[in-house]
Amino acid sequence: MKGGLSIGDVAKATGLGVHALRFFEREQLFLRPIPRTAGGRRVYEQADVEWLLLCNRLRESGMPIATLKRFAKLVRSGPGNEEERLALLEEHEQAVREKIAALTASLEIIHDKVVIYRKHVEEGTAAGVWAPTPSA
Amino acid sequence: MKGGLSIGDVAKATGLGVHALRFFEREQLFLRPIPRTAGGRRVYEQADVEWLLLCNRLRESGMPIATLKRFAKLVRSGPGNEEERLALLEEHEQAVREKIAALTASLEIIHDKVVIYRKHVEEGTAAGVWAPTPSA
DNA sequence: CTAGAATCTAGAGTGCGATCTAGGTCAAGC
DNA sequence: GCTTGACCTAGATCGCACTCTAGATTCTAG
Repeated sequence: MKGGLSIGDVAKATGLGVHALRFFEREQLFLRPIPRTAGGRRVYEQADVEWLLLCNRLRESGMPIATLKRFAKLVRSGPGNEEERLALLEEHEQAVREKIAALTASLEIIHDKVVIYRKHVEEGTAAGVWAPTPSA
Repeated sequence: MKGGLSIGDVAKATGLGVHALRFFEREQLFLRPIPRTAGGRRVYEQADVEWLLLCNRLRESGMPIATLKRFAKLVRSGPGNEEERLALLEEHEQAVREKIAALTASLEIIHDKVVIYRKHVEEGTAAGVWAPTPSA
């Protein structure tokens, strides 16, 4: 493939499967229509890969496809809506901070459990009756 | 309901729906068989609620139902497998730490994007061509 | 006694995000 | 030219974790 990247190249570069890439296209998650060769194959460029890498970050951090779609749509509709894009990203940033906080809180509780179990296992492996919660 | 809690009570106390509680029971996620009234209604106790609250924490922090099931099974099968329970929890703790790290990494990237957008929006609202990535 | 709310079971349906299938078409190497 | 592998479309299927439906039963308040 001369200048561009095949769907397989992009799959390798982004970690997404070819099926996922076609799915993304159907869902309008790209910033532009992906052009085709005479034979009908998709031709991507590096910029598409970079956008997908950002998508990966947004997805990993919990942004649903639907929101990604809204963001892509804003970008596609050209300059002039930067405030909206900013608002969307800020909202997501806040959501991520909250998710980290929730995970950190859960982590503490889980770690406490681990400490208790560790203590229990270390002293007296010949264990007595002991359950995390129900005494029944 | 005399001494125990109804399914509705438990739903209120845990935030889980009654459907979810019946589902949990089918999936063997409880630490004991939940007893019934003469008429067939489930009778829970406080200990069950506390276990469910721990389950919520484990679930929120990304533990799949299947793993929760394994843990519940270990506890149900009585004392003697504390090392296994500990290993399971430690593994999950590690997974949570990694998840937090991944989120933190994504957050940084997203925050950078936000900063760029903010700068762009502040200076010159009459925007020029500007997209997050693809120049095409 | 009766009406209404809560509960019961078994099983179907939902939403998300892919992921795979079937039945082809296209292109590069021998 | 022909094989082989990558690619195409449309649509079916999957996994997870619920969530809801239907139709029956049980408990509670008036």
